Amino acid sequence: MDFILKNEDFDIKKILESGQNFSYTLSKDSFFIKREKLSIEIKTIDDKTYFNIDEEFFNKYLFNYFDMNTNYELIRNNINKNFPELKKYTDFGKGLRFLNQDFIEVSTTFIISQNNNMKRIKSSIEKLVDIYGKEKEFPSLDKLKTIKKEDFRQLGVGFRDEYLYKFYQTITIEQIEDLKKMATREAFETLVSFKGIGPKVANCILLFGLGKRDVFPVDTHIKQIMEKLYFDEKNTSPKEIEEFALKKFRNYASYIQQYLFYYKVNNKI
DNA sequence: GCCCAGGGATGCG
DNA sequence: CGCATCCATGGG
Repeated sequence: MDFILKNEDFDIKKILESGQNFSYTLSKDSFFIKREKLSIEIKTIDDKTYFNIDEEFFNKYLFNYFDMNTNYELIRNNINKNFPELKKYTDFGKGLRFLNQDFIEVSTTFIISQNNNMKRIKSSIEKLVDIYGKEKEFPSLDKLKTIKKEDFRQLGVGFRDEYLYKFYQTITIEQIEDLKKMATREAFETLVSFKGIGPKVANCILLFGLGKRDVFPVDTHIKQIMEKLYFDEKNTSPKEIEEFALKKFRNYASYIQQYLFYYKVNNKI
């Protein structure tokens, strides 16, 4: 191990198993991701995370990916201070971070995610990478554009095949660059104009693929936990929950969403 | 057989 | 606008 990162808010297991990325493997206690044709081994023990690459490689290829410009300890402290009812969630999720991922990979993941479960999302992404990726890295947009519509079914994506097919055929590198420059609301409207991308998927793409933090994706888990926390168990629409959360949590909304989600899917409640 | 899974499209009133 | 139904697929 060549590089050791000391940071209490960096737990590779929590980060990779928090439902934002499915392109990793686990062997023994180590996680592996592919970058620059390298298989990068990552392992967190207490407050230290070990990498089999040097610091220069980390700074060049992984620093932004792991959102190292953001102080998660400060964010947790501020959440605990302003919303004490959320402390058990930030404590449970200590070590979580957002991953600033590639737009196409995130879009693919969350188009597949609709009405699906995490296990099969991961399975579909693995098959996509195995069949179409070079050196087991996520395939390029040019490669994805060559996939025929009928070939998506072998990935186990079911009825989402035409969503992926149309998305890859329509999207361009230029449009992705435009999306990165847009304000959150404008980018949201552009994303939901694609067939197969609704409000929830668009918000996840904004969050994980375009670096936007002023969003609050509401899926079945977030809906349940938010209704329990703030709506007296009353059935409440995703739209209403989203607006409530953005107004109440302001610039902490997306971080709180991630802590709530992680708690909900990993704490068997 | 049922219901659910990090939902969304479509149709109907 | 809100609401119901359907969508492919595997696990509980």
